[in-house]
Amino acid sequence: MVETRKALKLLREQGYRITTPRRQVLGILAEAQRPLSPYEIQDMLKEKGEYLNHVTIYRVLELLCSLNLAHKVLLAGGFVICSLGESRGCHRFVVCRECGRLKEYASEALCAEETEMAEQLGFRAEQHFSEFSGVCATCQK
Amino acid sequence: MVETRKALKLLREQGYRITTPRRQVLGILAEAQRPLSPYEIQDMLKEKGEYLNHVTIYRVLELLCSLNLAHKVLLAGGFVICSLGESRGCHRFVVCRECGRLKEYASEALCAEETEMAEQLGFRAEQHFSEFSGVCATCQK
DNA sequence: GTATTAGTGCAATAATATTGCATTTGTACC
DNA sequence: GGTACAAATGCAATATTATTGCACTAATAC
Ligand SMILES: [Mn+2]
Ligand SMILES: [Mn+2]
Ligand SMILES: [Zn+2]
Ligand SMILES: [Zn+2]
Repeated sequence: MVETRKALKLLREQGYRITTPRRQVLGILAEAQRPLSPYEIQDMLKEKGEYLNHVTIYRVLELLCSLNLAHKVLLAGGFVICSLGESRGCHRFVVCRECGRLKEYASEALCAEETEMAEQLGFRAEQHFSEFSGVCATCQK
Repeated sequence: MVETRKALKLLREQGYRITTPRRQVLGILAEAQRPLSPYEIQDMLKEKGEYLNHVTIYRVLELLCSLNLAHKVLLAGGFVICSLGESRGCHRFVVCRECGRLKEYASEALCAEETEMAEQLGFRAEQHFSEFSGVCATCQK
């Protein structure tokens, strides 16, 4: 996981301010380690007695995603913190179709394969995001 | 593309009725060949002087997706008709981040790679859906 | 501490999605 | 072709999610 601390550092470097809402959202995502919707994030903050307007949450998430500090995971319908510090252009997820649990990983091999495929289809691949679904260890029982 | 005719046949075989709304939605998706949201589908029908309640559209799409006759393409935020007749468990998309254009394809190699990856992460892969983004031929200019 | 302006909250509105129930329509059977 | 039955649709109400403009707040630089 890109720890919260490093994420904040990166924000600074990019010229963004370190604000309470940004800390809070990053904190929640880091704890959760599963996809959360904007309103779920709001609810989890409420449980701690903290409050954020949903508009703010949307805007924070938009920023985090633009910097690849978080991702919108579409199969699971929510946002997760990026768990790969390094791999700039490659962010992949397996999502359990039962429980929604997910894992992020990166793969050179897949990138190569996809890039080739893309070319055949007339596309130039840039960022590799992929998601696919399966059944996690727990749910296989 | 799974032509509309074949899709309807499959519906019958599965015990579903061939209804006007189902024909209409399939027709629109087949023409469009790009992701359409439920409300976009409704709008396109209106232009033909046809009307469908949005609830019906949601329900039709749900059915089509459950049978893999259509897919929800998440990066592009809409539904497309499946353009691969055969490949049951493998449906992949490249989506242009500029214009939203997309192509569906299948790949044995990617499936193998992902299945292996999944196992390492404790998942059992079943259906392979993946999406990744790039820039299409047109938008590269 | 003060000035500057990025960032937040609020209120209003828009867009999208879901549910229960009455009505219609597709299909099987005659 | 007509009829019976269940599946599918439409409607109305409601819930949820997302977006916008603007006034106010607070993070940073000095
Ligand atoms: Mn990542
Ligand atoms: Mn397909
Ligand atoms: Zn699971
Ligand atoms: Zn394009």
